[in-house]
Amino acid sequence: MTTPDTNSLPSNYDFAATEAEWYPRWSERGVFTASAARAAHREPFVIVLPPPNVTAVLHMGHGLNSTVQDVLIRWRRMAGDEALWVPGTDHAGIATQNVVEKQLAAEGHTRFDLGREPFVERVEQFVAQTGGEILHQLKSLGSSADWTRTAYTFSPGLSVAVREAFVRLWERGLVYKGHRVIHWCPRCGTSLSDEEAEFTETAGKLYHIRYLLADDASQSITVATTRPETMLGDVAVAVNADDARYTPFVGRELLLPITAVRIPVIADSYTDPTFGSGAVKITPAHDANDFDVGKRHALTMPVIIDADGIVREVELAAGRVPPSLAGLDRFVARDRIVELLTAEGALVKVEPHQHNVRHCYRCDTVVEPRLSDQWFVHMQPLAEKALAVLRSGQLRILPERWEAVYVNWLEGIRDWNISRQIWWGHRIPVWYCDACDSTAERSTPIVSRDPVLFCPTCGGAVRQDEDVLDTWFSSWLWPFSTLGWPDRNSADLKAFYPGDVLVTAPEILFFWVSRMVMAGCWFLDATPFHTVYLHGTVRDMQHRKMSKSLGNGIDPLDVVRLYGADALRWTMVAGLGLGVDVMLDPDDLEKSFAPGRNFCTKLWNIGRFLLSRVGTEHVDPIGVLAPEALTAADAWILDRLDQAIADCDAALGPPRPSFRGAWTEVEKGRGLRLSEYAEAARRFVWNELADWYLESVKPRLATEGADREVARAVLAHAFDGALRLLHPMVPFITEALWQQLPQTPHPALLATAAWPKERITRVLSGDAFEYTRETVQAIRKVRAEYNVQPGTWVDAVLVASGTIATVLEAQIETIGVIARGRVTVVQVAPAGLASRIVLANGVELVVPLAGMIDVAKERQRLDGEIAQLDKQLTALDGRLANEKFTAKAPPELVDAERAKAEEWRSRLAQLTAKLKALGE
RNA sequence: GGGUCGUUAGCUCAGUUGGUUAGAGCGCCACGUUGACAUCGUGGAGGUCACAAGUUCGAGUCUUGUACGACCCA
Repeated sequence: MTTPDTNSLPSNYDFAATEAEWYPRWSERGVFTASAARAAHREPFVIVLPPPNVTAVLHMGHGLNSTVQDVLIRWRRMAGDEALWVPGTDHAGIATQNVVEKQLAAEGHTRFDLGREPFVERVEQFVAQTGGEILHQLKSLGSSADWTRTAYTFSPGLSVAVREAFVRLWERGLVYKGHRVIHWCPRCGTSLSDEEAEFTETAGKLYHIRYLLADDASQSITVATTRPETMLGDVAVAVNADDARYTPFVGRELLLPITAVRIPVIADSYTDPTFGSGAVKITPAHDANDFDVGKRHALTMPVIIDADGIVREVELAAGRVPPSLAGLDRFVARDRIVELLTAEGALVKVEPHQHNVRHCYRCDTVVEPRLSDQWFVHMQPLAEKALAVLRSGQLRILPERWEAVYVNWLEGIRDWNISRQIWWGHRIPVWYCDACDSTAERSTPIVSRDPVLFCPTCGGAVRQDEDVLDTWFSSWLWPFSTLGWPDRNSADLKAFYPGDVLVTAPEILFFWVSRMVMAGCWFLDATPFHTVYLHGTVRDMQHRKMSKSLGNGIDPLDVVRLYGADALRWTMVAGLGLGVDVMLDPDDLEKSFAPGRNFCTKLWNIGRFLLSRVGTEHVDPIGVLAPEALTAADAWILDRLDQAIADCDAALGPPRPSFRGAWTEVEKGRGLRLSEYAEAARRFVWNELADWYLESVKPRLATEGADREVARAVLAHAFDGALRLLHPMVPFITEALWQQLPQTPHPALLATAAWPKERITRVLSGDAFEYTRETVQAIRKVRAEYNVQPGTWVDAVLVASGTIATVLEAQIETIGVIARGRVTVVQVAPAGLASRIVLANGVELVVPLAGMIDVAKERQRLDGEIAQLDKQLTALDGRLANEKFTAKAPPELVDAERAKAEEWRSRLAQLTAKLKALGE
């Protein structure tokens, strides 16, 4: 009967052993390695991994991010694309430098003790030893990235790309050196871009300070500021020219408190008369807006806070910082100045003030606006291209609402400060010749792709710019620098650029995503991907972002150890609505990850059943089965498989724009519904294949003969389809099970097996099986109501005639096996006490249950059903009686509603008759 | 201050152009170890779709407003 269980699976799924077995096998067989040559005759499908920082440790955000990418890559790989997932790391300038500086601090040193060269060597050592560990951790999640192409933003190759990009932008006049107020982190000792200086809502104070008129101490102007220490650098007070309160003051002079420095009152439209006192102190060296005012009025720009955040006379500030304040930290100086102002009677009032203060995104220090020389990229021409590809549909962003954010940012784009005053990073490819610069009028920097050793003009010594580039200046080239750019002949670049999908979190839409689009459009004239998929953030149950400092994180490696990689992936994908945050409870891993583990267990048990009952001998391919040999259940499950394939395809795809590389309006919002994909696949394998088909097929498998072969074939085929559909999501367990299938010749690995396709023609409808399902459910309901023990078989009589009777007749054995009943089909309902249920198709189910029937219970059930149906029918009749409805609603709908009303009416009559019979 | 999004079952969320009796997972209740599966099975309870008005024959779905919450930007 059953096949000897020579190949039977262990009763418990050993995920650890399976993961350890299959990842290396895939890897050794080169499954993950894409080929530029093959891409010539297959569609390439390319994703670049958002490179984690070299110093990063894997957290749930990476788990979510890489799972999404791996699902897409594995899906497309099976679908026949040349799938390439490029992994790598980011050297992360400031972040990495901070880590090493902390190490040095623990040893009692600063980077300045070491000096630049040794410090950089030290960081390199550190990166070589512990860097990139995160990539190995990604492997334990099953990530099928092409490790042969692992990249690093600071590798020699990518450094070439960085210099090339800088020089090209310089040649087009888009890179320039500017003297202006930028965001400065006094702790990191470097400038930051606008995006790197993050706003934090802060409870601060608003200080109102009185400035007396220089020639008439009886008159004054009061200004308000959140940073009173900056008054030392004030060079003017600005009022609006139309503000009658102040027009008499314009042109006169005020005395700064404490220092008695004389400053003018000026008129400038920047001042809003309705805000505060309508008069604004102007500190051009320490506020970006004030800087603009200062430039307009050609004011001096005294610098009174140095690079370390210490108050002192740095530049053009002679006589502005009293000795008692010099050398103080800016916040200490603030308190001291408030004391001095109070003593002088210049402090009018202090109010609590809620405002946003910029903080360094790497160390959270309050950012100091500071006047300095920096390198900038003029972004506007690049932004135009990035806007154009979105508008033309060559690029889409999902969820679509982010497109507005993207557009808004690009339309108001500001120049990008790309120079950093740190040591870890790409040195700016600019050299200076001090001799020429000092003698000639020429002060043009020497910008070069290659190192400059001598001054091209005088042949003398040159020195390289001390600054390094913003780490994002290398990241923004990632989609093509990793493929060999600027080498136009690179096979990878030709084969795999532009790529397809970028998967990341919305936080770095500006930092990275939009800049990659700009770089791709600018340097290669094509958007680097056609789809940006912005997934949500992993949060805890209080909706707080998971973070090290809050201690609310979950280590994905713990989850892999306890539940398996597939369980983790399942949880990530199944809960992943488009762009929706993922809530996980760090204190209850069981709650979050048990569903994934349970799903794997279920799958495993289906596999065990299959192997023990279907055996390992050859099964027929589904195509050779004669249509008439198929049972209703066979036809049904094959239908369901087709539907599952269609649902999965619709949830995931289309993989790329189907027409000329641009999304149509219809297509644009489609696809990447990972949770829908998961649900469609789960429903098929669990609710359809396991719950119904498997149960129905048991007796057929137990009896030798032609029908057993049909059942074996259909079962094997359906399970094969299920495994293929599930593989991108839960690759390990599906591969392990698939290897055991007694299937017709197949490729050696599920990872490279073909993604399933719907049958072209449906030979037989599976609808008849719905009768079985409904009947079984009705019998089960009766059994549950009367508490019939599972081992007890009940009599079940189906009252039907005509074709329905014939259809039911063919399925009585199946119904009986699943519902544990002796089923018969008759024309006339048997008399006597019984539980009677009217099925949707009008068939009456009679379960006699001799001696057990409770009349009250039966009446109660019928009463309930009648009441419910009556209510619905009344509502429906009301709708049909409404002439406006019948006149205006689509005729098909009206017809359908009429038919439904008839059906309900007849059912109601049947139920009422049953109730009456009970009462007599 | 400007903008975007959300509010559907106890919890986390689906619900695609308005049209059956609004769904899933988890949780809950009852019964159960039947030769794949108790990490499971079977049956069940549970929702005035935040609130108010409007458009419509018809609104969870469209419009406006209100409340609460979240995020982004300045």
